[in-house]
Amino acid sequence: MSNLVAVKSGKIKNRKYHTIQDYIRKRIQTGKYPVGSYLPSENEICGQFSTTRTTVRKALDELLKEGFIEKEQGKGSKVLERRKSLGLLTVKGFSGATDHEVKTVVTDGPKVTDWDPIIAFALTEEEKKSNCVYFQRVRYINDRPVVLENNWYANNELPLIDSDAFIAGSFFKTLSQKHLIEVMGAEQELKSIPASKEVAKNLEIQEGSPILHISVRFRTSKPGLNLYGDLYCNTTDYPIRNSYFL
Amino acid sequence: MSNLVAVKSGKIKNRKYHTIQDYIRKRIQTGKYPVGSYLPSENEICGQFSTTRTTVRKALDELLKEGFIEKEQGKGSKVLERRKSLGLLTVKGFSGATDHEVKTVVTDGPKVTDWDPIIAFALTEEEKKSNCVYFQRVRYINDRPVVLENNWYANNELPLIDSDAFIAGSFFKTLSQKHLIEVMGAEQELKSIPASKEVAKNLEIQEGSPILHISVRFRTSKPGLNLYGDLYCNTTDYPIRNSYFL
DNA sequence: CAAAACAACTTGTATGTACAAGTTATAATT
DNA sequence: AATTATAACTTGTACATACAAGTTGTTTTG
Repeated sequence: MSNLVAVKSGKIKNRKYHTIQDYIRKRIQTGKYPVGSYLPSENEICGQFSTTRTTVRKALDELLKEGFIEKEQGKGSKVLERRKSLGLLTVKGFSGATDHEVKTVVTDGPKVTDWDPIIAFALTEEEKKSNCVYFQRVRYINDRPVVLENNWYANNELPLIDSDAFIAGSFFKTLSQKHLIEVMGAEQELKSIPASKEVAKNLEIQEGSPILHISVRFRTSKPGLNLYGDLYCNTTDYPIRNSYFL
Repeated sequence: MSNLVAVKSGKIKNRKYHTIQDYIRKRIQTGKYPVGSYLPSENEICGQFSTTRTTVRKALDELLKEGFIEKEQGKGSKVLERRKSLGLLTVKGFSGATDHEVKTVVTDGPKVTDWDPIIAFALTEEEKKSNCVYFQRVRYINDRPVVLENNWYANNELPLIDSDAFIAGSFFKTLSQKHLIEVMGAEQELKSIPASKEVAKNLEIQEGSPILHISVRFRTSKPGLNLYGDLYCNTTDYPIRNSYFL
């Protein structure tokens, strides 16, 4: 993300609060402001950037909206663990409870292949021109397979990231911390389907039993880069939960 | 919503930007600022409330976050059609496309009954003490039933609203325009299940075919008032779509 | 008459200041 | 020693001002 803004007149404008916002975001992403710690006070940041609290507060307000920090009156701005949860990624028993542990196993890839026609979204022209990186994962709860997940992204937008390099097994964390790329939103399509033979085998359930199929496209802060997902969830034993605010 | 804020010291504090925010929100909800129209300019509002642009802009910023308005530099603040869509309420073919028309038929109620144990969320103590208002609806696309929807809310928090009074067939619109109550968020639980005999009959599909079951709790701006939903969706022919931003 | 310049409006960014409200550690009091 | 007051910090609200940037209608200019 850049602090330079193209204005309609064709000029390039530097917004001071963008500069501050980008600086702090980068330090959070790279761990220089660790999770749980407090940012320097608004007045300290004023000093660092020779500006006023109004401008600093505008920058912090944006980071608040982006989900990087929370503010506590009288105390300061605290760095949050992760961005606001996106998508239907919360499996019941996972959020809050620590007695259930989610393990992720990469079962295929990452490797360069052609796009899979199963993807439920229309690819952009740029994406069609490129081939893609594919990998498959299975999520386990209590040592039982619950979600089978296929993922793709355009090979020309991002280098192949080896699964060994996944930070704490998370592709999104790797994107944020190593590439400073954030997920900005998602579109999803949900269908209830009978389990195919292959899905049934992977999730250790009976063929034909009802499965929740989710097709996702994640939009990122890197223009042109989308992440596509194709998920098969055993919701009979582990319902999917999510919540919305505001 | 009130412009009075209980501060930790026990006192009640009046925030000027809350006063302005509440005033404008109410005028939007009651149609005095019609959808598509522009609010008075920031400077005009300053005059009405004897304050400065900083304070007015803070109020408008909140209304922006709440999804009531959008701002256009050089033009003004425009009143939006509805709040940001919440929940998994977008059926494919509905959003954008006008060739599919969604018809809603109230098939039961509204009537006062006891709570149904099928509700997937824990009721509050207040809710348990009260009985509830129940109504059932079926949503049609192209004259085919696609969603069977059961709804409940605590009878002591809101009077029974007759289905004839649903504004444009929408319960939420009625809540907003007649009662100034807004949906603030939702929690959902998703399961893929085989269609029961009753669901199959209502959705005109085969018994046992895969159905998406959604349990929802909508939180509202009226403290203590939740709306509970229990939805059965034929996603085979009409997948559910939704999207997230930021 | 058509294009360019201008004026008058809108929202966006930024500076500077002041005080209120909440937190925390320390000092004074009981 | 436990409680209370205080001081020094934090973020929250609000005022007043100035100019930049975008939109729109009017006036001037070629």
